[in-house]
Amino acid sequence: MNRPSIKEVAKKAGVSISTVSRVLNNSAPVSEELRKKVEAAVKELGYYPSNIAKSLRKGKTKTIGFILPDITNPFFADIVRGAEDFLRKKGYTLILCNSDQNGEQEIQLLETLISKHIDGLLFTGTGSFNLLLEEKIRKGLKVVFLDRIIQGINSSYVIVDNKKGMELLLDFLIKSGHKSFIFINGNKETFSAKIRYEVFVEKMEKAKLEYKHYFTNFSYEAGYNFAKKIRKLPHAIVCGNDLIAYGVIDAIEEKGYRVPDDVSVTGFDDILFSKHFKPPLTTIRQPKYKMGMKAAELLIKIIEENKFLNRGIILEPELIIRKSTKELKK
Amino acid sequence: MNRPSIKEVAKKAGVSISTVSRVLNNSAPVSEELRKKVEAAVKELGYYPSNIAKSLRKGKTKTIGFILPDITNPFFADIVRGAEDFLRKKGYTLILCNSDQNGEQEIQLLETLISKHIDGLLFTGTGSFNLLLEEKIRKGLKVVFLDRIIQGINSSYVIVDNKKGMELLLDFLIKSGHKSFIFINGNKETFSAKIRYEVFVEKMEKAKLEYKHYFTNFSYEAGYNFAKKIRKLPHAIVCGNDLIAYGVIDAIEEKGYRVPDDVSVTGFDDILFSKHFKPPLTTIRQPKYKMGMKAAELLIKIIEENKFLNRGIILEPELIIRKSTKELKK
DNA sequence: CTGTTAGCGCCTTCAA
DNA sequence: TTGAAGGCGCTAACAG
Repeated sequence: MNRPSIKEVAKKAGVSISTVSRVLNNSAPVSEELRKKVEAAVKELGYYPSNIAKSLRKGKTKTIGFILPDITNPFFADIVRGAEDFLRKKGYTLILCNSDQNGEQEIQLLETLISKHIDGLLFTGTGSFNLLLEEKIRKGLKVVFLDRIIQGINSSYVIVDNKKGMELLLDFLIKSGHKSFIFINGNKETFSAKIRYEVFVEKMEKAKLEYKHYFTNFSYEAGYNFAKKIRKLPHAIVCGNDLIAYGVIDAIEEKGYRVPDDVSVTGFDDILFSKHFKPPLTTIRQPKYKMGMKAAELLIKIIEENKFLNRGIILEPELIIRKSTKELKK
Repeated sequence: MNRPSIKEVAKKAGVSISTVSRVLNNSAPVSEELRKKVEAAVKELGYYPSNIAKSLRKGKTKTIGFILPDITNPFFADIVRGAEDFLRKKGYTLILCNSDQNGEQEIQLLETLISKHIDGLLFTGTGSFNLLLEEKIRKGLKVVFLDRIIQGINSSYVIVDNKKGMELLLDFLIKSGHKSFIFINGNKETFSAKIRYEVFVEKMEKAKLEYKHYFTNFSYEAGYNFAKKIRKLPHAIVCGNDLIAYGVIDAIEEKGYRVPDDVSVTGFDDILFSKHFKPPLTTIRQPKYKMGMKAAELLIKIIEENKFLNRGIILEPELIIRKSTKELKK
């Protein structure tokens, strides 16, 4: 595209380029007369300053990278939206990168983003340690981890209190009389899956309940396939996320059982559709939009105040009771 | 972040910066000896070339902007994914912008993107005419319209054959014996809503069927609220998209009717969840991922071959028959 | 095969 | 209040 440069504006206005720069950025006083001339020239030429020249000069791009597993997953879409809304307000722009939870991909994307001179990074990665990322953080790359923390890397993060979420859920289930459980969890390596697993086992042991636990992955298919193979139904099937729960419910109903009459099923996340699912899903709501927003806010703070505040923000989950669970007789 | 520049690499390797540039880009022969030195220096310093300096120099940023209504809508998430996958393979990067279908917002975003020197733009806007966009296109901005065309602007586009989709759907419904229809359509201004409306009326008139048509908007709530007010059920309720259909079905079932026994309901789009909805939704599948991919492909072609090929790609929709419609006795 | 240099568009001293 | 000039990091002539 044919773009006029500051030079052309200056020429048309009959002033120096510094004067143009000054009126554009209001960075120093300019006489009313010249200001008017410049403004006219800008308008006439349809001039837009080149952020990329500006970036080169200033060493800041006003651009944030976001590496996440998959934007197609409604859970992440909400988070991205929260981040983008905040960033835009602050004059930043978002570069989106899908990693498919692939560690090598993540590294490549990171390299690209660094080459693009991002001012900061929002990162929802695989849980596994990332050498390059760690090195870049040491060298001053500003990062906020989102939803997942990487062990061994010291940085800021925004997560939801998974422990509390799981406790809320299990307490509710236990209180309403469920005594045997199967937990169909998501990816083993995942930060949240691990925590949920721990809480689950702890609760079960403590209440001396019958339980089984399995790692699968966070998808409808995983839930469906797994549930197809269940022979004896427990009182409750706890799922690693809502998608798994959908799969489980469909599989169970295909086998001729009914939810929640024959078995209670719960999700985790509360994505958009869960309230429309049949039966509407009892689940733990994660404040997704807020998570994205808070992470962006924290990142910008770190960038603009140039502090190395390693802060963790832990958001509160919420128990959403709908129709996929029932009250059991004691 | 503290980044080494090409100068520092040159110094450490004991060569000139042009030599460094040459080995980095393989742009001219360099002796094995110097090459090795350079590579060692690059590695040692953890050097990444600055794409932004490169961009300034070359006048290309390898960056594509994408303005769309809302990433939170699964329909668009799939499209974005298709675009991003293709762009990444080609070495491009995607800047995502949510416009919420707001015309002024669109203009602002466009200005930002232009300032960021995007090489091209993917655009899914409101249907309404956009003066700034039109001017920029005239000045050489490369744009591919996606899913929606703006009347009066001459440019490339990728859309789905809405006319055909609607025909497929109505032919199926008519053939299976439905004789009275209500069409709960989406936003009036929208390109696809308009076309679907036209086809609908035409088909109805031609087959001399009883029908009503309403514009609402493309949301669950719109479908739900509207359906709540329906007094007399037709044979079929045709919806502007899947979300509307979900709302309609829920509202109708709350009123004590059954889908499809008392009324057939159809969607449009076939988003992720529609096959899991209960009843699974009969709908028209739009090849969303492919749409994003094709649009990106076309855009890159336009950019790299620097041709002004104004090409329209029209993708084929597909009728997906599931359980929300039934065969009526003639 | 290698090094020197101009300049992409902008901001920011510095001097006037 | 204004203008001239250097330089951000890089590539692409140009010269050797």
